[in-house]
Amino acid sequence: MKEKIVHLPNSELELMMIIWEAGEPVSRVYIDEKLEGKQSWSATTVLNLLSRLADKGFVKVEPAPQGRMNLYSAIIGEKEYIEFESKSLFGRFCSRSFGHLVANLYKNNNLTDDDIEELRQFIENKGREKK
Amino acid sequence: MKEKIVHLPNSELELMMIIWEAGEPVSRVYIDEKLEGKQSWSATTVLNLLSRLADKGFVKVEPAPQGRMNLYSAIIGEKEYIEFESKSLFGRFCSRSFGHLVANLYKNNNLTDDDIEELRQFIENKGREKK
DNA sequence: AATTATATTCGACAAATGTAGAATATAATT
DNA sequence: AATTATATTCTACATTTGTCGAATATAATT
Repeated sequence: MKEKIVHLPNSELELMMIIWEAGEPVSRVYIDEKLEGKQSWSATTVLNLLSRLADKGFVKVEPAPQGRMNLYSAIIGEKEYIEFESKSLFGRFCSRSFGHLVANLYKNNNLTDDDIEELRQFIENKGREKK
Repeated sequence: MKEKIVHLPNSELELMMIIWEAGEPVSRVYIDEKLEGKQSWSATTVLNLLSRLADKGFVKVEPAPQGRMNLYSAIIGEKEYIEFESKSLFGRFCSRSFGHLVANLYKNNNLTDDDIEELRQFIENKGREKK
């Protein structure tokens, strides 16, 4: 039975973002490194969050080929998750405040030139498709 | 002392969206109406969420001129809140998945033509300002 | 084969969130 | 002035979230 996607609390989303970005199975240590400067969680905390993510069907856990550690990889993709979230309250909020949101993301330098370019293209198509 | 903006849980954000949209002091009944079809909370639940929002400094509570009910209005604006959130994990998530996000919001018809137009303008300026 | 290290799992717990019934206060009505 | 109706506040409680220390298991090392 296919996993039903559920909303993730912040802590878990933070880990998923790292795992999605990695694009390949990663270890807990790898995650710890990526977390540096953002969160200072104990190893146990990270492991527990990972475990909750596994329960929710977001990540696959498998023992690393050597050593005694596990590797974690995404089962539910970022795209699927955004799709799900964009239909939720989160989506309504983003839409309602879309202008502000984009302006702020830009101001904070969160958007890359590629993002902007992608957006430009999207808008162009949008205009064209309009009859 | 100015209120420190904090992250709002979904339930409270849902109410704030209604209050922001109203743009003027509204009653609990008004909120109940706007909630129809989305949430079926008891009057008490809504009142309690409102109360938590007041504690967090998001809404002002004042007795209505007549009758025995209160009116609730926003103290912290939508813009301020988005600004705050865009710097948080939420912002990083939106950025990371910006393309997908926009595409999905559009697909779900969450974005109005005005939003798109606003976006177009933003992008144009963006281009111009780039040296 | 023992011993040691250490990654992972368990069990816990406080705080936050979702939700509502009971109690209270007070505007309306008699 | 009593009585009634009902909006709001209190109290409560089950879940979920944020965080770990202790216990466990097992790869490494002796």
